[in-house]
Amino acid sequence: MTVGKSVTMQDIADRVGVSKALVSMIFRGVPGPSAETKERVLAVAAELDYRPNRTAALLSLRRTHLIGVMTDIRNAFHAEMVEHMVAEAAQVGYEVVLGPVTPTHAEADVIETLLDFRCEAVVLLGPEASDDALGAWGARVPLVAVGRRIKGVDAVRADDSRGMSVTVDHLVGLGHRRIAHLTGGSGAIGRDRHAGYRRAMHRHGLDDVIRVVEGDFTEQCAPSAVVDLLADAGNRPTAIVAANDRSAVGLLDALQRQGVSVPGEISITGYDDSTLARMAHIDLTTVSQEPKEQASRAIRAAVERLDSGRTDAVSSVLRPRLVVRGTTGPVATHVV
Amino acid sequence: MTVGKSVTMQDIADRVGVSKALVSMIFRGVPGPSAETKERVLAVAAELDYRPNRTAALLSLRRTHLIGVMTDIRNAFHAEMVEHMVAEAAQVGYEVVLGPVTPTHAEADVIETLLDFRCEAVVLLGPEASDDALGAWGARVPLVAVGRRIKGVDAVRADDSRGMSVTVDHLVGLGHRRIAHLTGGSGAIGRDRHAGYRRAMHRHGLDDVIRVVEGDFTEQCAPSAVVDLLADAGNRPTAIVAANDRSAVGLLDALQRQGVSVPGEISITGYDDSTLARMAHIDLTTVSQEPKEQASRAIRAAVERLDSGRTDAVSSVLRPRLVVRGTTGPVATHVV
DNA sequence: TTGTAAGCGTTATCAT
DNA sequence: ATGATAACGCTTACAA
Repeated sequence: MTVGKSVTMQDIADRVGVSKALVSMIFRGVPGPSAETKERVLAVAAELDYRPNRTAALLSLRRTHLIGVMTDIRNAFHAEMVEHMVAEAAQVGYEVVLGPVTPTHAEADVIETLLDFRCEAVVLLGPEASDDALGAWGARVPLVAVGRRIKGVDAVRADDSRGMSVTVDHLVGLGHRRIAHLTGGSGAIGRDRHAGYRRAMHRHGLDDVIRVVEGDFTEQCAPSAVVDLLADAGNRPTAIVAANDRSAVGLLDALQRQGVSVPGEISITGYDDSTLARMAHIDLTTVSQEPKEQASRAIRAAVERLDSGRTDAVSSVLRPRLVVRGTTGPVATHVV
Repeated sequence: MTVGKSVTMQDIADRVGVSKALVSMIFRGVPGPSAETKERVLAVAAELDYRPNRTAALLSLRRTHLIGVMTDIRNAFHAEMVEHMVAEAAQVGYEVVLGPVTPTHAEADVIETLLDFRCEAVVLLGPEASDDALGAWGARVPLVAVGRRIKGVDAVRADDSRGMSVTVDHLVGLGHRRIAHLTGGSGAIGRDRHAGYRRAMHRHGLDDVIRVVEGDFTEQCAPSAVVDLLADAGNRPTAIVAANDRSAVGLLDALQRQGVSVPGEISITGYDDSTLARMAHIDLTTVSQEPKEQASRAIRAAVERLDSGRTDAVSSVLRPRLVVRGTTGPVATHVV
């Protein structure tokens, strides 16, 4: 199909009997044109179903007011942030173009595509590229990395270590001492959370009851972890801090199968405040990474570079928020 | 920030000492230019970090090869389809532009934006606009509606009624007769699935054991449904067909609390083959809506209109696929 | 094989 | 208040 020739400013101008410059002014709302011509132009435009050609406008403007957002579209947490970014960008006069990372479109491809669309800045959600690669991109275009520790480019993330700390604090406040940790593997995020756990335990003088079992961010790792943790009946943890919601849900299930009550005998916490955690029958105590705030800071960081000429990299580390739900409770008083 | 002047074909042409027309040909890979100039041009382009200005190219071409996809980014099922659409579109020489529906950007706004980007066709994932509104859009631009029954515009969806049928068939094959249905409310989808259940029961001559309890697509509705269904001990269903995975998971949980074993005493099925259903400890028998196939058909429908000049509306109704997992089993032999 | 020049639909400057 | 006219960066006949 040949895409139909669309109505242009010239068409309107001809029809009304004015110049297209005038039509342009009217559509951009600049003062000048008389109320009467304005009215006639608008009328004809409506009649012809005219829609301004953004492509042409941008070509001439050399500005696009586009912010590219690279995201793993399958990631619910990303989705939540994207939603807020769209709103935030609109408020400050920008529009978001999504660049979905998929099995067929790697990170580098996506960034290239975003740049092809003439995005003036790019926001990368959970980028996995190397620090060097990101630095190189950052030299070419205003770049904001979200959810990851990195220097030299703008960064926005939640403080995972601190998130784990407040979780442990919460449990200690409930009287728990034997608090175990189910890890999230050896990636950057898993490591940060693990470190946060250890630091918090240390701060409470609980070094001697630190207990760590290896996990992988999925529910699959939970059953064996539970077997491991419950093995020595006299030395059971009274609480388990999982590295994320998904593995926490796995724990919930495994414990239930073992007939261990939550939070009666063991308290459980997750991380992410995902949809899963909010489900009524799961009702998991977890940590929110403040997706809305991260989204708005990321957009603001990009816009600052674009509109206010900021050139030094800023790093925004958000304080995560503990969301107390039903899987944590006071430690059983009659512990052996 | 003034966006830096970028390097253009003219820059390359000047530097190499040729015309920009030649540079253009080289970048489009059209035959003509000599191998030698090609090489020089490419070298200079690389050196200058030249990137073709798609905006300018499109302006002159009057084709964009862009397909707009409107989606609820929070919907995991949409996300899965989008992923496949991106790949499918790339294969046939198109690119996907995502238009996320959010609280601040309604369906109509999103479609407008997509059109502003000069998308040549739009694919609407789960549109909620009226049939008339969709028809009107369809008259302006090639339009494919996904996941919804509609006439007059291209449509792609899975046959919900049939999906329920195969589910019931599966259960009947396992010896079940008292098969109940937990509905998904009174929307179009919930109604289709409900109808499919009734039809299948009828086909098996099980009209007299049809039993329907009202649900709402969330896990919240499950507990009361379970109370209701188990009330009369002598007349319990041996299987419950839920309208979607989420409410099925609610059933699983409620039954477990009641000490009813699944699938030992009661079999449970969901619908959607969501991530939830695939979780190891849930392992829910469910129905896949074939997201990949829907995605590819939707893109193909759009491209047919664009490239092959098809003008009559086509409707593609996919056969859903039963995914048997661990929550369904043979009916207990010692039923009262 | 290579160059020239006329668009494409805007915006913006400078006249009128 | 309105109109010419020159960009913007590319594609594409048509010419050389």
